[in-house]
Amino acid sequence: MKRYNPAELEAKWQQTWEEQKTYKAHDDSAKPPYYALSFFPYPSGVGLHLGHVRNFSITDTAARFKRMTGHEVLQPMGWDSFGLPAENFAIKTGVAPQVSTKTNTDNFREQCKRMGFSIDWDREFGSSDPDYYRWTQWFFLLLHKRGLAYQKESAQFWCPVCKTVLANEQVVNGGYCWRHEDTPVEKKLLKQWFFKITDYAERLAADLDAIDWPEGIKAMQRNWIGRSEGAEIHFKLADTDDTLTVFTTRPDTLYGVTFMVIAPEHPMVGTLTTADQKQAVEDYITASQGKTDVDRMEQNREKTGVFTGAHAINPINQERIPVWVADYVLLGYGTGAVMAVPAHDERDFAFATKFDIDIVPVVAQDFGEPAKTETKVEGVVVTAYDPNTQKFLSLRRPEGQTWLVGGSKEDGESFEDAAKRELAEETGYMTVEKLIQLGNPIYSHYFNDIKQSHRRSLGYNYLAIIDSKVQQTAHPEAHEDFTTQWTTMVDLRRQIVETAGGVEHWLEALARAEAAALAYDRNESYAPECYHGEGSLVNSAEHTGLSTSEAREKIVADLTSQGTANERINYKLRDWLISRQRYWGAPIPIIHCPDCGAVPVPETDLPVVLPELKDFEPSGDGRSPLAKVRDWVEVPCPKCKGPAERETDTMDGFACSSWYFLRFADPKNAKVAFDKSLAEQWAPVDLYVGGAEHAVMHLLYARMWTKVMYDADLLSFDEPFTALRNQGMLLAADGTKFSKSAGNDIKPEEIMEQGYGADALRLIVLFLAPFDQKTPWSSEGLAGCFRFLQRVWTLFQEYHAITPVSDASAGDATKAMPLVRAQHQAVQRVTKDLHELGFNTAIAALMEYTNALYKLRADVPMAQHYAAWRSALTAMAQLIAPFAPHMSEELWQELHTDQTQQDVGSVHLSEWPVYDEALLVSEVATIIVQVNGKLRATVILAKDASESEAVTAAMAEQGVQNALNGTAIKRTVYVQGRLVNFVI
RNA sequence: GGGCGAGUGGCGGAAUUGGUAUACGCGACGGACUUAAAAUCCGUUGGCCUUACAGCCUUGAGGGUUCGAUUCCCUCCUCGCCCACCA
Repeated sequence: MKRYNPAELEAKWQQTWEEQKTYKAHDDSAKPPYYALSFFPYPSGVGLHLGHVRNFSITDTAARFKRMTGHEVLQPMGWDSFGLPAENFAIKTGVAPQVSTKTNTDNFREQCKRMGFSIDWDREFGSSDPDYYRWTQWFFLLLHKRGLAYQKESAQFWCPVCKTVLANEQVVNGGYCWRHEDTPVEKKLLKQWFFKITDYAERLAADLDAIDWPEGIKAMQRNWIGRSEGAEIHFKLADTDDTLTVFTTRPDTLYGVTFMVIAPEHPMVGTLTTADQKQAVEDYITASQGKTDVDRMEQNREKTGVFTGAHAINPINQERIPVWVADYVLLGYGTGAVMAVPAHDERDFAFATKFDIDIVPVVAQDFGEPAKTETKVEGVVVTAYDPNTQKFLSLRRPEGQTWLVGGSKEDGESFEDAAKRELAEETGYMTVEKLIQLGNPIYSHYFNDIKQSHRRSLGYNYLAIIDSKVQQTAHPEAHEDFTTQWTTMVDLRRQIVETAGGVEHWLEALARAEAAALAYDRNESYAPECYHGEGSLVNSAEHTGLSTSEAREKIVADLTSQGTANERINYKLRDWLISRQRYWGAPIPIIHCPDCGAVPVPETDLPVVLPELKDFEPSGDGRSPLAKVRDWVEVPCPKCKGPAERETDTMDGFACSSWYFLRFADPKNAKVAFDKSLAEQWAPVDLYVGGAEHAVMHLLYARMWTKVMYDADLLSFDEPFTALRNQGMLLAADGTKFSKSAGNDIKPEEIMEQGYGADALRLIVLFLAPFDQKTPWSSEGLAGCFRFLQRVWTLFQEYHAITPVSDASAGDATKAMPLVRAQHQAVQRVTKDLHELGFNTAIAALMEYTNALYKLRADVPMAQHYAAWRSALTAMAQLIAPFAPHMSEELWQELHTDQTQQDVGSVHLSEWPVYDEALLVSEVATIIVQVNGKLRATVILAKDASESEAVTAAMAEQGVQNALNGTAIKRTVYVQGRLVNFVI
């Protein structure tokens, strides 16, 4: 018997596949194409890690399944080989990035081959190959031509360690460099190149709906794009002709504006500040400029700011409102100025509270259902509280209904007076120690039975602190038949819920009363929450009573007709800064001429080749090391031929990875970046697999570039990745992250050296958990997978060692039925799971199939049922092929040489096995028997047994009889072929 | 604060048009083989109670719908990830 020796057989088949180009993707194939791709790996010096193995195993298993189910599969591999680590390595060791990149990619390629991934290696390239970045530069020029690449001088994020500027997407955790998350970024004023991704904001947000991506990634992109609908409102400044424009999503709260705030960097700060306030404002601006973003965040969001002395005129009611400067308003978003509505915005509320600015509520939350025509009333609800007993006062009818104290406000009376009057009239308590208003007014909508009309009541809630021992007056409102009661809040709330209908505004009143009472007990003042939800308008002149959504439209429409507002959609997304002051990247193909300005390098002069350098060290002066290469920098201007200089910054590596998936369709083309028809034949990518960390970087940029190419008619689709899947992180066995410093790092090659082989490793990374879930590594699990492979191997060896008995005695096919059924069930389960990328359950099904075959050897001996076993094992070799490609190939070839068939072809190009529905089910069914839904017995019946047969069989079971215990059966539920349930 | 996701044995996890909860693997225990061990093969393995038979409980907690709920609905708790002064 042959021993399972993965090291030997894996090497053998890897070599054969390479020689025979088994995994070549044929451009001229008639089969439907399938493009499976893993994220562009960065070829680091440490080589493949287990995360790569998991990533590539997912993609490869899916690719292999598609290949066997009739698709022409393209699974390419290439290297995202530009980038800082190679350059930093060069600085440290003096080894040129060109050299270390070659070493590293050679290593990666070798390791991928040892894992047996079914990659078409003829299409390999790296982003640092001049043949590739030539076209990256060409795309830069395309964007430039289309007005999508531009230069701008502005304050940009600068990493003091990388010594380069960064894109917004590369600043993480509120102000740290994405490469080393303990370095706060700084701001530096530099002239930089940008790609105008903001032009695509709308499409990037909208088109997310149509692609099959994880919801979490889509949500992150939507959040990053940050689309919000609202309006720009133009506030005239008092005593000048200037206008201050703000962006707001809540124009409905315009009557509640009590101040305005502009960002410290706002260009109008200087002009609008009055002489009196000039010094204070300048001091404030100086102080805020000294803060990094991290500082701003760490100061616990304590609001700071200074009054500018200026006033603006609210266009809706001509009120004069003070203008402040404060750093909680960001220059980069909206217009860099806001209208502050402290009653309905938490930040404005905090600011107004700190600086003692008016807070005017203009939105009241609605309780109950608004009716079409309502009689408008105003009223109060008063909850009295006795701090000595900690009980609350309410009214109770003889029939048990519980009411809160309250009523309508009378003409000329204030809400507070109404509250005291109602309390006295209804309860007889005349002395109120303290009356506390409970937050913003609310609207309650209800039907008044007596008056037979719908009411809309604008109401304030109050907490009255009273002493229950102070005697009530003789009798409260004699005509009413209720009595007063003091109860705990818990009891009161329960009574209200149980005895009154439509009481949501009362429950709100109680919630506020409870909070205020608690604050009173603690000697604190009641701080109502700032209400930022929907509702209806109050204190809003002719707009009062409109719902907030109606008011948003009405107010903007009214102001627009006066020219003081316009609708506006705003985005958080900023343009993509692509300049990098580093060496190891694609040079930006621009020549700066003193006369002609920034002139594109003519396409015929591409690529602008990166010169080989000895000294890579970035100076930190805001220029890349390339600036020192004078004979490279100094070139004639392509336009006027006068002396000019090359742009010395290189492109962000994310530019290189924004189109590589298209180059794989036509990797050798020297005339164009890719042939349109070839690109469209393969792309968009059918399955794209990688980690979630690129959610708003690569995955957003690549979408933008694809849309640019669509607009330029280079492609006829505008989304690059039809289906995206994220693999979860593989953790160390203790649940922590794998890390070299923690010493818990496991390298794929160690596992190979231990003799497990690539197949067992591929199995365990897929078997541990669903592929998109993070999961701890398990060395024992790896051993288990190896054991499983060995069991499969042994089964085949036993089969090959068997001498089949003569045809005459073989015969009895019905005896082999369990074997046939096991085979068809396995085919069905593995096929279904693979369609859904359910790798872990597919492997479990293969294990169960193997276990079943081991057991069946006794009842269905191989010698007597040689053909049935051959069929079962053939299916096994194929089903296991996407997971354990080497072993399956060996077993497949053995099965066929066994019959002296010549050149059966690779198992990986064989046709996926099919199953027969009719052979899946056995002719008997196990029926579960329940009593009141609890399992009491199982009975085995013919699968088409009738209800009466099933009931009879079920009743005969001892367990059922015990449970019934003579009780009469009220009802019997029967599900054909599945269960009987007796209800007693 | 906002968004997304998840809570099932000792561990990784399986099962949802509602129908035997704990598949598969790991670990543990027992047995066979062996001078012995490893490897391999065959069993057992959610908890409580019990000599046993039987019985009871169990999918984060509590309610609801249903003949029947891990699956559907409500309330709550815990954890993870991402974003966060975005007007």
